[in-house]
Amino acid sequence: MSEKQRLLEAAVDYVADQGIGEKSLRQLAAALGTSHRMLIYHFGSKEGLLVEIIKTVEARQLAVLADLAEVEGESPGDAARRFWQRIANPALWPNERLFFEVYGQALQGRPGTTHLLDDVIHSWVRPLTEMIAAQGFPAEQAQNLARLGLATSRGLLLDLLATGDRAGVDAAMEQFITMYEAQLPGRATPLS
Amino acid sequence: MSEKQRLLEAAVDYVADQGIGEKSLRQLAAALGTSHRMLIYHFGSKEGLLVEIIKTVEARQLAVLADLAEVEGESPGDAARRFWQRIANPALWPNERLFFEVYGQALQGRPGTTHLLDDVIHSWVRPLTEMIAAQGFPAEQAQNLARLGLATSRGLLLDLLATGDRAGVDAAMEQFITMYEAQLPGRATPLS
DNA sequence: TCCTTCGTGTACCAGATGGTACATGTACCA
DNA sequence: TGGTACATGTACCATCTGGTACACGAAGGA
Repeated sequence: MSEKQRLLEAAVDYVADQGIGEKSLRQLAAALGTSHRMLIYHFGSKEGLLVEIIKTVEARQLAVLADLAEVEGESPGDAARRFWQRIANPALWPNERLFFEVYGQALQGRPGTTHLLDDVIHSWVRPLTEMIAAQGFPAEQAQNLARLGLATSRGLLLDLLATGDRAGVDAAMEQFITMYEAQLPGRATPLS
Repeated sequence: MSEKQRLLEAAVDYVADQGIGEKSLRQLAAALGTSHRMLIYHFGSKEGLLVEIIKTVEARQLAVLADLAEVEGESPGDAARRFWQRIANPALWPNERLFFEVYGQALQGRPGTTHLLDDVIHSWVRPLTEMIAAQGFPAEQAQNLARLGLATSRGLLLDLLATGDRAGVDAAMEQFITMYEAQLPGRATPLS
Protein backbone atom coordinates (compact mmCIF):
# COMPACT_ATOMS: atom_id res chain seq x y z
CA MET A 1 0.00 0.00 0.00
CA SER A 2 1.36 3.39 -0.95
CA GLU A 3 2.28 5.96 1.63
CA LYS A 4 -0.56 8.07 0.30
CA GLN A 5 -3.07 5.30 0.93
CA ARG A 6 -1.68 4.73 4.42
CA LEU A 7 -2.03 8.41 5.24
CA LEU A 8 -5.54 8.52 3.83
CA GLU A 9 -6.79 5.63 5.93
CA ALA A 10 -5.21 7.12 9.04
CA ALA A 11 -6.72 10.52 8.21
CA VAL A 12 -10.21 9.04 7.89
CA ASP A 13 -9.86 7.23 11.21
CA TYR A 14 -8.75 10.45 12.81
CA VAL A 15 -11.53 12.68 11.48
CA ALA A 16 -14.08 9.98 12.25
CA ASP A 17 -13.02 10.40 15.85
CA GLN A 18 -12.43 14.13 15.96
CA GLY A 19 -14.68 15.58 13.30
CA ILE A 20 -13.63 17.03 10.01
CA GLY A 21 -15.11 20.46 10.43
CA GLU A 22 -12.54 22.74 11.92
CA LYS A 23 -9.34 20.81 11.42
CA SER A 24 -6.41 22.48 9.73
CA LEU A 25 -3.84 20.69 7.65
CA ARG A 26 -1.31 21.22 10.40
CA GLN A 27 -3.53 19.70 13.10
CA LEU A 28 -4.30 16.75 10.87
CA ALA A 29 -0.69 16.24 9.99
CA ALA A 30 0.49 16.42 13.58
CA ALA A 31 -2.07 13.78 14.59
CA LEU A 32 -0.92 11.51 11.78
CA GLY A 33 2.75 11.94 12.60
CA THR A 34 3.59 13.81 9.44
CA SER A 35 3.76 17.43 8.30
CA HIS A 36 1.24 19.61 6.52
CA ARG A 37 3.83 19.78 3.78
CA MET A 38 3.33 16.07 3.12
CA LEU A 39 -0.44 16.29 2.99
CA ILE A 40 -0.20 18.94 0.30
CA TYR A 41 2.37 16.81 -1.46
CA HIS A 42 0.15 13.76 -1.59
CA PHE A 43 -3.26 15.31 -2.05
CA GLY A 44 -2.50 18.54 -3.84
CA SER A 45 -4.58 20.77 -1.60
CA LYS A 46 -6.76 20.68 1.45
CA GLU A 47 -9.84 20.22 -0.68
CA GLY A 48 -8.15 17.37 -2.53
CA LEU A 49 -7.66 15.63 0.78
CA LEU A 50 -11.26 16.35 1.77
CA VAL A 51 -12.56 14.78 -1.42
CA GLU A 52 -10.59 11.61 -0.87
CA ILE A 53 -11.65 11.38 2.74
CA ILE A 54 -15.28 11.60 1.73
CA LYS A 55 -14.88 8.95 -0.91
CA THR A 56 -13.42 6.67 1.73
CA VAL A 57 -16.25 7.36 4.17
CA GLU A 58 -18.75 6.60 1.44
CA ALA A 59 -16.95 3.39 0.54
CA ARG A 60 -16.91 2.28 4.16
CA GLN A 61 -20.62 2.90 4.46
CA LEU A 62 -21.37 0.92 1.32
CA ALA A 63 -19.17 -1.90 2.56
CA VAL A 64 -21.67 -2.36 5.39
CA LEU A 65 -24.41 -2.89 2.87
CA ALA A 66 -22.38 -5.15 0.61
CA ASP A 67 -21.57 -7.33 3.59
CA LEU A 68 -25.21 -8.25 4.04
CA ALA A 69 -25.26 -11.47 2.09
CA GLU A 70 -28.58 -13.22 2.14
CA VAL A 71 -29.14 -16.02 4.58
CA GLU A 72 -30.94 -19.13 3.43
CA GLY A 73 -34.41 -19.60 4.85
CA GLU A 74 -34.43 -16.30 6.74
CA SER A 75 -37.76 -14.52 7.05
CA PRO A 76 -38.05 -10.96 5.69
CA GLY A 77 -38.51 -9.59 9.19
CA ASP A 78 -35.41 -11.35 10.43
CA ALA A 79 -33.45 -10.04 7.47
CA ALA A 80 -34.52 -6.53 8.45
CA ARG A 81 -33.56 -7.19 12.05
CA ARG A 82 -30.13 -8.38 10.99
CA PHE A 83 -29.78 -5.31 8.77
CA TRP A 84 -30.48 -3.04 11.71
CA GLN A 85 -28.26 -4.93 14.12
CA ARG A 86 -25.40 -4.47 11.72
CA ILE A 87 -26.00 -0.77 11.14
CA ALA A 88 -26.45 0.02 14.82
CA ASN A 89 -23.22 -1.71 15.82
CA PRO A 90 -21.25 0.73 18.00
CA ALA A 91 -18.03 -0.16 16.20
CA LEU A 92 -19.41 1.68 13.18
CA TRP A 93 -20.48 4.80 15.04
CA PRO A 94 -17.41 6.90 14.36
CA ASN A 95 -17.73 6.39 10.64
CA GLU A 96 -21.45 7.04 10.80
CA ARG A 97 -20.98 10.23 12.77
CA LEU A 98 -18.55 11.39 10.15
CA PHE A 99 -20.99 10.38 7.44
CA PHE A 100 -23.71 12.57 8.91
CA GLU A 101 -21.30 15.43 9.50
CA VAL A 102 -20.25 15.40 5.86
CA TYR A 103 -23.85 14.90 4.73
CA GLY A 104 -24.83 18.07 6.57
CA GLN A 105 -22.03 20.03 5.01
CA ALA A 106 -22.85 18.69 1.58
CA LEU A 107 -26.44 19.91 1.99
CA GLN A 108 -24.98 23.36 2.53
CA GLY A 109 -22.87 23.15 -0.58
CA ARG A 110 -19.41 22.98 0.96
CA PRO A 111 -16.98 22.62 -1.96
CA GLY A 112 -15.66 19.12 -2.43
CA THR A 113 -18.50 17.47 -0.57
CA THR A 114 -21.51 17.81 -2.81
CA HIS A 115 -20.76 14.82 -5.03
CA LEU A 116 -21.75 12.71 -2.04
CA LEU A 117 -25.36 13.76 -2.55
CA ASP A 118 -25.52 12.18 -5.98
CA ASP A 119 -25.42 8.64 -4.64
CA VAL A 120 -26.24 8.89 -0.97
CA ILE A 121 -29.78 7.68 -1.54
CA HIS A 122 -29.82 5.59 -4.67
CA SER A 123 -26.72 3.51 -4.08
CA TRP A 124 -28.65 2.11 -1.11
CA VAL A 125 -32.17 2.15 -2.50
CA ARG A 126 -31.22 0.20 -5.61
CA PRO A 127 -30.00 -2.99 -3.90
CA LEU A 128 -32.59 -2.74 -1.14
CA THR A 129 -35.34 -2.55 -3.71
CA GLU A 130 -34.13 -5.79 -5.27
CA MET A 131 -34.07 -7.59 -1.95
CA ILE A 132 -37.58 -6.45 -1.13
CA ALA A 133 -38.95 -7.18 -4.58
CA ALA A 134 -37.70 -10.74 -4.08
CA GLN A 135 -40.29 -11.03 -1.28
CA GLY A 136 -43.05 -10.74 -3.85
CA PHE A 137 -43.85 -7.03 -3.73
CA PRO A 138 -44.70 -5.23 -6.97
CA ALA A 139 -41.77 -3.16 -8.25
CA GLU A 140 -43.10 0.25 -7.35
CA GLN A 141 -44.09 -0.69 -3.83
CA ALA A 142 -40.75 -2.42 -3.35
CA GLN A 143 -38.98 0.84 -4.15
CA ASN A 144 -41.18 2.80 -1.80
CA LEU A 145 -40.45 0.30 0.95
CA ALA A 146 -36.71 0.45 0.24
CA ARG A 147 -36.67 4.22 0.39
CA LEU A 148 -38.78 4.16 3.51
CA GLY A 149 -36.61 1.55 5.18
CA LEU A 150 -33.45 3.48 4.40
CA ALA A 151 -34.90 6.72 5.72
CA THR A 152 -36.16 5.04 8.86
CA SER A 153 -32.81 3.40 9.48
CA ARG A 154 -30.93 6.66 9.04
CA GLY A 155 -33.40 8.55 11.16
CA LEU A 156 -33.16 6.05 13.98
CA LEU A 157 -29.40 6.05 13.64
CA LEU A 158 -29.38 9.81 14.08
CA ASP A 159 -31.47 9.27 17.20
CA LEU A 160 -29.12 6.59 18.46
CA LEU A 161 -25.99 8.68 17.89
CA ALA A 162 -27.56 11.63 19.69
CA THR A 163 -29.11 9.84 22.64
CA GLY A 164 -27.17 6.60 22.91
CA ASP A 165 -30.46 5.03 23.95
CA ARG A 166 -30.05 1.69 22.26
CA ALA A 167 -33.05 0.07 23.93
CA GLY A 168 -35.43 2.85 23.00
CA VAL A 169 -34.28 2.98 19.41
CA ASP A 170 -34.34 -0.80 19.09
CA ALA A 171 -37.94 -0.80 20.29
CA ALA A 172 -38.89 1.77 17.67
CA MET A 173 -37.22 -0.29 14.96
CA GLU A 174 -39.00 -3.41 16.17
CA GLN A 175 -42.26 -1.51 15.83
CA PHE A 176 -41.36 -0.68 12.26
CA ILE A 177 -40.46 -4.24 11.41
CA THR A 178 -43.72 -5.46 12.89
CA MET A 179 -45.60 -3.09 10.63
CA TYR A 180 -43.51 -4.22 7.69
CA GLU A 181 -44.24 -7.88 8.35
CA ALA A 182 -47.95 -7.13 8.39
CA GLN A 183 -47.61 -5.83 4.85
CA LEU A 184 -46.00 -8.93 3.42
CA PRO A 185 -47.74 -10.33 0.33
CA GLY A 186 -49.77 -13.48 0.77
CA ARG A 187 -51.09 -12.20 4.08
CA ALA A 188 -54.64 -11.03 4.71
CA THR A 189 -54.68 -7.22 4.35
CA PRO A 190 -57.18 -5.78 6.82
CA LEU A 191 -58.31 -2.99 4.50
CA SER A 192 -59.29 -4.98 1.45
CA MET B 1 -36.39 44.62 19.12
CA SER B 2 -32.79 45.26 20.14
CA GLU B 3 -30.03 45.63 17.60
CA LYS B 4 -28.63 42.37 18.89
CA GLN B 5 -31.85 40.52 18.16
CA ARG B 6 -32.03 42.04 14.70
CA LEU B 7 -28.50 40.94 13.93
CA LEU B 8 -29.14 37.46 15.26
CA GLU B 9 -32.20 36.88 13.08
CA ALA B 10 -30.32 38.16 10.05
CA ALA B 11 -27.35 35.96 10.91
CA VAL B 12 -29.53 32.85 11.13
CA ASP B 13 -31.14 33.62 7.79
CA TYR B 14 -27.72 34.05 6.29
CA VAL B 15 -26.15 30.85 7.58
CA ALA B 16 -29.31 28.94 6.71
CA ASP B 17 -28.59 29.96 3.15
CA GLN B 18 -24.82 29.74 3.11
CA GLY B 19 -23.92 27.17 5.75
CA ILE B 20 -22.37 27.85 9.09
CA GLY B 21 -19.32 25.69 8.70
CA GLU B 22 -16.48 27.74 7.37
CA LYS B 23 -17.71 31.25 7.89
CA SER B 24 -15.52 33.74 9.67
CA LEU B 25 -16.80 36.60 11.77
CA ARG B 26 -15.68 38.98 9.06
CA GLN B 27 -17.55 37.19 6.29
CA LEU B 28 -20.66 37.02 8.44
CA ALA B 29 -20.42 40.66 9.37
CA ALA B 30 -19.91 41.82 5.81
CA ALA B 31 -23.00 39.88 4.71
CA LEU B 32 -25.05 41.45 7.48
CA GLY B 33 -23.83 44.96 6.73
CA THR B 34 -21.89 45.35 9.94
CA SER B 35 -18.36 44.74 11.18
CA HIS B 36 -16.83 41.77 12.96
CA ARG B 37 -16.18 44.23 15.75
CA MET B 38 -19.92 44.54 16.31
CA LEU B 39 -20.50 40.79 16.38
CA ILE B 40 -17.93 40.41 19.12
CA TYR B 41 -19.50 43.37 20.89
CA HIS B 42 -22.97 41.85 20.91
CA PHE B 43 -22.21 38.16 21.33
CA GLY B 44 -18.93 38.19 23.22
CA SER B 45 -17.15 35.72 20.98
CA LYS B 46 -17.61 33.66 17.88
CA GLU B 47 -18.76 30.71 19.94
CA GLY B 48 -21.23 32.94 21.75
CA LEU B 49 -22.74 33.82 18.42
CA LEU B 50 -22.75 30.17 17.38
CA VAL B 51 -24.64 29.19 20.50
CA GLU B 52 -27.31 31.78 19.93
CA ILE B 53 -27.67 30.86 16.29
CA ILE B 54 -28.22 27.24 17.22
CA LYS B 55 -30.81 28.14 19.82
CA THR B 56 -32.65 30.08 17.17
CA VAL B 57 -32.52 27.22 14.70
CA GLU B 58 -33.83 24.89 17.36
CA ALA B 59 -36.62 27.30 18.22
CA ARG B 60 -37.63 27.64 14.58
CA GLN B 61 -37.77 23.88 14.24
CA LEU B 62 -39.92 23.51 17.30
CA ALA B 63 -42.21 26.26 16.06
CA VAL B 64 -43.11 23.98 13.18
CA LEU B 65 -44.25 21.36 15.64
CA ALA B 66 -46.09 23.77 17.90
CA ASP B 67 -47.98 25.08 14.92
CA LEU B 68 -49.63 21.73 14.36
CA ALA B 69 -52.84 22.36 16.25
CA GLU B 70 -55.23 19.48 16.13
CA VAL B 71 -58.04 19.54 13.61
CA GLU B 72 -61.47 18.41 14.67
CA GLY B 73 -62.62 15.13 13.18
CA GLU B 74 -59.36 14.47 11.34
CA SER B 75 -58.32 10.83 10.98
CA PRO B 76 -54.92 9.78 12.42
CA GLY B 77 -53.61 9.10 8.94
CA ASP B 78 -54.66 12.51 7.71
CA ALA B 79 -53.02 14.12 10.73
CA ALA B 80 -49.81 12.34 9.80
CA ARG B 81 -50.15 13.51 6.20
CA ARG B 82 -50.64 17.07 7.31
CA PHE B 83 -47.61 16.73 9.60
CA TRP B 84 -45.48 15.61 6.69
CA GLN B 85 -46.81 18.23 4.29
CA ARG B 86 -45.82 20.86 6.75
CA ILE B 87 -42.32 19.52 7.37
CA ALA B 88 -41.58 18.97 3.70
CA ASN B 89 -42.57 22.50 2.74
CA PRO B 90 -39.72 23.95 0.65
CA ALA B 91 -39.97 27.26 2.49
CA LEU B 92 -38.51 25.47 5.52
CA TRP B 93 -35.65 23.80 3.68
CA PRO B 94 -32.96 26.37 4.47
CA ASN B 95 -33.62 26.10 8.17
CA GLU B 96 -33.74 22.32 7.94
CA ARG B 97 -30.48 22.14 6.04
CA LEU B 98 -28.91 24.24 8.73
CA PHE B 99 -30.47 22.02 11.37
CA PHE B 100 -28.85 18.93 9.88
CA GLU B 101 -25.53 20.69 9.40
CA VAL B 102 -25.44 21.66 13.06
CA TYR B 103 -26.70 18.23 14.10
CA GLY B 104 -23.77 16.64 12.29
CA GLN B 105 -21.30 18.94 13.96
CA ALA B 106 -22.87 18.35 17.34
CA LEU B 107 -22.41 14.59 16.87
CA GLN B 108 -18.71 15.31 16.42
CA GLY B 109 -18.56 17.36 19.58
CA ARG B 110 -17.98 20.81 18.12
CA PRO B 111 -17.90 23.21 21.08
CA GLY B 112 -21.05 25.22 21.52
CA THR B 113 -23.22 22.82 19.56
CA THR B 114 -23.55 19.77 21.75
CA HIS B 115 -26.37 21.07 23.93
CA LEU B 116 -28.59 20.61 20.89
CA LEU B 117 -28.30 16.86 21.32
CA ASP B 118 -29.95 16.97 24.73
CA ASP B 119 -33.36 17.83 23.32
CA VAL B 120 -33.21 17.06 19.65
CA ILE B 121 -35.14 13.83 20.12
CA HIS B 122 -37.27 14.17 23.21
CA SER B 123 -38.64 17.65 22.64
CA TRP B 124 -40.34 16.10 19.62
CA VAL B 125 -41.06 12.64 20.93
CA ARG B 126 -42.85 13.91 24.03
CA PRO B 127 -45.66 15.81 22.29
CA LEU B 128 -45.89 13.27 19.49
CA THR B 129 -46.34 10.50 22.01
CA GLU B 130 -49.27 12.33 23.53
CA MET B 131 -50.97 12.83 20.20
CA ILE B 132 -50.56 9.17 19.32
CA ALA B 133 -51.64 7.91 22.71
CA ALA B 134 -54.85 9.89 22.19
CA GLN B 135 -55.62 7.48 19.34
CA GLY B 136 -55.96 4.67 21.87
CA PHE B 137 -52.50 3.13 21.79
CA PRO B 138 -50.98 1.87 25.03
CA ALA B 139 -48.38 4.26 26.41
CA GLU B 140 -45.31 2.26 25.53
CA GLN B 141 -46.34 1.55 21.98
CA ALA B 142 -47.32 5.20 21.54
CA GLN B 143 -43.79 6.21 22.43
CA ASN B 144 -42.28 3.71 20.05
CA LEU B 145 -44.53 4.99 17.29
CA ALA B 146 -43.61 8.59 18.07
CA ARG B 147 -39.91 7.84 17.98
CA LEU B 148 -40.35 5.86 14.82
CA GLY B 149 -42.41 8.56 13.15
CA LEU B 150 -39.88 11.23 14.03
CA ALA B 151 -36.99 9.15 12.73
CA THR B 152 -38.83 8.32 9.54
CA SER B 153 -39.72 11.96 8.96
CA ARG B 154 -36.16 13.10 9.50
CA GLY B 155 -34.77 10.33 7.35
CA LEU B 156 -37.11 11.13 4.50
CA LEU B 157 -36.34 14.81 4.93
CA LEU B 158 -32.63 14.04 4.54
CA ASP B 159 -33.53 12.17 1.38
CA LEU B 160 -35.64 15.04 0.11
CA LEU B 161 -32.96 17.65 0.79
CA ALA B 162 -30.36 15.53 -0.99
CA THR B 163 -32.37 14.45 -4.01
CA GLY B 164 -35.12 17.04 -4.28
CA ASP B 165 -37.34 14.17 -5.41
CA ARG B 166 -40.54 15.23 -3.77
CA ALA B 167 -42.72 12.67 -5.54
CA GLY B 168 -40.51 9.73 -4.61
CA VAL B 169 -40.22 10.77 -1.00
CA ASP B 170 -43.94 11.49 -0.74
CA ALA B 171 -44.66 8.01 -2.01
CA ALA B 172 -42.41 6.49 0.63
CA MET B 173 -44.14 8.51 3.34
CA GLU B 174 -47.54 7.45 2.04
CA GLN B 175 -46.37 3.86 2.33
CA PHE B 176 -45.42 4.49 5.95
CA ILE B 177 -48.74 6.10 6.76
CA THR B 178 -50.59 3.20 5.19
CA MET B 179 -48.71 0.82 7.44
CA TYR B 180 -49.45 3.05 10.40
CA GLU B 181 -53.16 3.12 9.68
CA ALA B 182 -53.22 -0.65 9.55
CA GLN B 183 -51.93 -0.65 13.15
CA LEU B 184 -54.65 1.54 14.55
CA PRO B 185 -56.45 0.10 17.60
CA GLY B 186 -59.93 -1.21 17.09
CA ARG B 187 -58.90 -2.75 13.77
CA ALA B 188 -58.45 -6.47 13.17
CA THR B 189 -54.75 -7.28 13.59
CA PRO B 190 -53.83 -10.01 11.12
CA LEU B 191 -51.40 -11.74 13.47
CA SER B 192 -53.62 -12.29 16.47
C1' DT C 1 -26.09 70.42 32.62
C1' DC C 2 -23.66 66.01 33.50
C1' DC C 3 -23.49 61.19 33.36
C1' DT C 4 -24.40 56.77 31.71
C1' DT C 5 -25.66 53.42 28.28
C1' DC C 6 -25.59 51.77 23.74
C1' DG C 7 -23.58 51.54 19.48
C1' DT C 8 -19.76 52.19 16.18
C1' DG C 9 -15.22 53.10 13.47
C1' DT C 10 -10.28 52.62 13.21
C1' DA C 11 -6.40 50.55 14.17
C1' DC C 12 -3.92 47.08 15.91
C1' DC C 13 -2.28 42.36 17.71
C1' DA C 14 -0.24 37.64 17.93
C1' DG C 15 -1.05 33.52 16.00
C1' DA C 16 -2.68 30.33 12.57
C1' DT C 17 -3.86 29.35 7.78
C1' DG C 18 -3.07 27.04 3.01
C1' DG C 19 0.38 26.92 -0.12
C1' DT C 20 5.22 27.31 -2.21
C1' DA C 21 10.47 27.15 -3.10
C1' DC C 22 14.34 24.65 -2.70
C1' DA C 23 17.46 21.49 -1.09
C1' DT C 24 18.07 16.86 0.44
C1' DG C 25 17.67 12.01 1.29
C1' DT C 26 16.73 7.19 -0.08
C1' DA C 27 15.71 3.49 -2.77
C1' DC C 28 15.75 0.93 -6.86
C1' DC C 29 16.61 0.19 -11.74
C1' DA C 30 19.61 0.42 -15.92
C1' DT D 1 27.93 4.16 -11.91
C1' DG D 2 24.30 7.39 -12.92
C1' DG D 3 19.72 8.54 -13.06
C1' DT D 4 15.00 8.80 -11.70
C1' DA D 5 10.90 8.59 -8.82
C1' DC D 6 9.26 9.06 -4.34
C1' DA D 7 9.51 11.14 0.01
C1' DT D 8 10.80 14.64 3.36
C1' DG D 9 12.61 18.85 6.20
C1' DT D 10 13.19 23.80 6.62
C1' DA D 11 12.03 28.03 5.76
C1' DC D 12 9.22 31.26 3.96
C1' DC D 13 4.98 33.85 2.15
C1' DA D 14 0.73 36.72 1.95
C1' DT D 15 -3.46 36.47 3.96
C1' DC D 16 -6.82 35.75 7.28
C1' DT D 17 -8.24 34.60 12.02
C1' DG D 18 -10.63 35.90 16.63
C1' DG D 19 -10.05 39.28 19.80
C1' DT D 20 -8.64 43.91 21.95
C1' DA D 21 -7.73 49.04 22.92
C1' DC D 22 -9.40 53.36 22.54
C1' DA D 23 -11.77 57.13 21.11
C1' DC D 24 -16.12 59.01 19.61
C1' DG D 25 -21.02 60.22 19.11
C1' DA D 26 -25.87 60.08 19.99
C1' DA D 27 -29.70 59.42 23.16
C1' DG D 28 -31.89 59.87 27.43
C1' DG D 29 -32.60 60.36 32.24
C1' DA D 30 -31.14 63.02 36.60
